[in-house]
Amino acid sequence: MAGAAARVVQDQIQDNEIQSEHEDAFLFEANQKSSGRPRSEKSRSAILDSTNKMLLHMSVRDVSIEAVAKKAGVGKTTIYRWWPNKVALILDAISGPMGVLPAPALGSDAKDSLVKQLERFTRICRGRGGKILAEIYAEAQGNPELQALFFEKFMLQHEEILASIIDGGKKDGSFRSDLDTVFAVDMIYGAIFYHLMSSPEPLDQNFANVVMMESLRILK
Amino acid sequence: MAGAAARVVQDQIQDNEIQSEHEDAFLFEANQKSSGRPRSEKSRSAILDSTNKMLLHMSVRDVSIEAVAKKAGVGKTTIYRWWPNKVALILDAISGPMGVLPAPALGSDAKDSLVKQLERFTRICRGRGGKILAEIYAEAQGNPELQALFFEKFMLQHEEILASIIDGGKKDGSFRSDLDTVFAVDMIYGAIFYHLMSSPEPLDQNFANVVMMESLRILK
Amino acid sequence: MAGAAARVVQDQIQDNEIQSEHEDAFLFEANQKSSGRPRSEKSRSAILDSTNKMLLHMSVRDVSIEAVAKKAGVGKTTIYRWWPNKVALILDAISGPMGVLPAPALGSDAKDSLVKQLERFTRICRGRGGKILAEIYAEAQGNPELQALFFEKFMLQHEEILASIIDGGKKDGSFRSDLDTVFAVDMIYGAIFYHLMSSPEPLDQNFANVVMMESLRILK
Amino acid sequence: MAGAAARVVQDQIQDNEIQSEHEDAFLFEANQKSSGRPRSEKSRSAILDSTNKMLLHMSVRDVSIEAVAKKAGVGKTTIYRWWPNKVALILDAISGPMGVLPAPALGSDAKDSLVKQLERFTRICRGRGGKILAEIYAEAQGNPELQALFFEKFMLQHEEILASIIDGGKKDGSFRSDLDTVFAVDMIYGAIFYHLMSSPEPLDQNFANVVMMESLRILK
DNA sequence: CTTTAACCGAGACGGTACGTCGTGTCTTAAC
DNA sequence: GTTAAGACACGACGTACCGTCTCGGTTAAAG
Repeated sequence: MAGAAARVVQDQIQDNEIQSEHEDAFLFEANQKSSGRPRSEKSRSAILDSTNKMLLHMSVRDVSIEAVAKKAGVGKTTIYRWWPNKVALILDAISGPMGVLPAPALGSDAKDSLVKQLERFTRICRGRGGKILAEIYAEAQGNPELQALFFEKFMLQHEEILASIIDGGKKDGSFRSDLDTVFAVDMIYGAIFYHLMSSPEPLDQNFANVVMMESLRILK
Repeated sequence: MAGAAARVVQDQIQDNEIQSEHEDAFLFEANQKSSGRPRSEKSRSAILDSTNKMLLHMSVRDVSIEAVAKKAGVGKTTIYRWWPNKVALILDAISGPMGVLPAPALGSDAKDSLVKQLERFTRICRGRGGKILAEIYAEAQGNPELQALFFEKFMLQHEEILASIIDGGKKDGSFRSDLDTVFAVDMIYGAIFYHLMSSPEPLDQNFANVVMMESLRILK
Repeated sequence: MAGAAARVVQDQIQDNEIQSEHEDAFLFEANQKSSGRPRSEKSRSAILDSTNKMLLHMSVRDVSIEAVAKKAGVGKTTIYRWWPNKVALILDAISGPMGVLPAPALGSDAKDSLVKQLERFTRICRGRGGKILAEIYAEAQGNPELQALFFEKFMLQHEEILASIIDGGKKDGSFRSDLDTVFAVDMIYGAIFYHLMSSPEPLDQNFANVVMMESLRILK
Repeated sequence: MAGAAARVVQDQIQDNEIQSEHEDAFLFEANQKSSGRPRSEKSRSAILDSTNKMLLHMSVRDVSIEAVAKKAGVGKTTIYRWWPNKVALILDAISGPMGVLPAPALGSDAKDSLVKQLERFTRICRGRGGKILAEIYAEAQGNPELQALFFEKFMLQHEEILASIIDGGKKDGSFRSDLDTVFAVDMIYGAIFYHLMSSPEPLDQNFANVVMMESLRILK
């Protein structure tokens, strides 16, 4: 993946800095053996819930750490202790609602798998979800660490799935083999983000259909 | 253009509001017989120059109206009088440096025209330019007016050129005719922006080559 | 006190609003067991000191919250957190230097007490002090809340003392009893303020003597 | 007059600076023999009228030159050409409405004359008029030129009248002769201004009566 | 009957300060 | 050691007026 390639170094730094400094939601359960007062699960989920609720009503821009803290009935310190910044917090917050759809089982039919994955991705992007994604993506601009965080936490899985589907299809003859897989992935997700970021309207079913149809077409 | 379609209403409002309220750089020369002290060309260009210089050294995020005013030796009011917000200012500021490359004469050869336009676009996006573009694009997220402004001032021309090249090619048999032109445009520019926004690295020649090669491939 | 009478309602509102919303200098020490980071005594005194120093060199008009903040090495927010406006800040700031003279013990001799109080008051008004007082008083014009604040924080004590001295003198025969005490107070302090506000010159010893002599004369 | 004494030097400077630099309303008619376009009476009265109207609805503080210009349909320059600042403008503006009451003919009876003059002065100060006066007086604080201007344009006449009445009364035995005339004037007008500046309420008839009664009493 | 000079409206200009917001850090006491 | 509370220094926001300036256009007396 063209975008991913340039981020490899960044990612590793990220791994050692942010992930280990702050035990994020994913690692929360495994957190053990420390002395002192244990982390409050109540606060953690209040923070995440409040963040999600605010995202439904306002842009990522307008969600402030300050407001989240107040709404969650939590000290600002508690947020900063566990998340290094707003982007990280929001990524964690939406990873619940956004992650509900499991990755599709990759069947033997490449075309079918492609449609399933694009269906899954566009479903995530439908409604407020897609706007939030685009807004976080935007929020990360101008800050390499945040770019990497967004990619790693959200896009990495989708890029990997799509790439392996395309590669699979190329091998079994379902797809033309002269296309650059990495660029094809950039084109498909790129088209979706470009669309998302260019209009205030949410992504609709019609566009989702176009994405699937045309993606199949360019892959042959 | 998929993105453009959703913005049509927005654009028209934009046309009547921002463009006529504020005589921007483009209209500056056409400034007519109004009474009162005429706008200071010196201030105008000092503001635009300062903005451009600052963009070379820092992210769009970090460019503040206040700092531009100070650097340009100008009152903040003077900036707010002519530009409604930071995005509008920066779009005007870069439209000079970014607009230097003239639209390519559309020859009879669709493939050649496509390459020329993509060469032109990727040249603009090379170096700091592409990052600035992505950062402005990002800055506009969550604000429909700014999205529309960015599109109208910058992307509209490029979308139109590319679409007409593709349509031409479809007609004369250079390109396959089963592809949706609008979505093809979204894919190509989308891939570039997705790449630009995913990595802190500037767009390089190698990627530019991939864009041109693969775009040709999917169109035929 | 004629002036005071009209302000009674105002004052009570004041008592419940400003004094309890903002624990001012006077109440600072009594500050109790609240949670959260305690107020910084260092910042508080830096603000007050800076304000006082600036008042020595410039008019109340020219003292800006912004400049005080900068000089005190303090955020503007910190000032606005504790003082609702410039007048309140300056009143607190000068209440230190201005309040140094203790109220005179009210002896049995009314004439002597009167002289002592007027000596105390005119001493406060000598030099820059009187000008500052007049300037604050002026600054409060057109804003009932500020008028009340000035009265309550500064004039109230002086009016009460003078009134009780005059009343005492009327009872024991030192002073004529046909004069309206309230108006007499207005006349004496009024003459001083009128003098102070009518000329750029500070109040001098000569005028102070006239005040004492003539006040005694009109009272008997 | 104690206040006046300290201002003598100031006044003379004033006479040569402001009065000759700017031909004010009073001198307007006498303005002759210059070539060029004559001053527009229409603009002049529009400015004065607008100022007066604004003073009825808002404090002197809140009346801005900018707003007066807009309301009067006049360029800011035109105001600044004829009045050096807001205080000068407002003094001119109110000198019409405020000056309507002619100075009382000084009869042979000092007590009667005193009452007449105080009646005249308190009538001027009744309602919004007194507040405006106090506010202008306040506005002039911290600026010697403006203090002098206020005194000269407004208080001078009243001080002179009152002083000559008191002096007359002292000579013919109507008033005690041991009082300092100048300080007595300061006391009487001072009490009125002190009252005016201490409360948001306008001066009422009751206070006006107290002023007259008690003034007579202290003069014997 | 044309200069010429002062006026006029409009409105842009460089500034200063306003009062508010959000950032990320810090400092307590309570648990 | 973590928590809620909340104060802190900082920096930028967008607004309001200030007093000055520069236009294109009157308007009348002087030449």
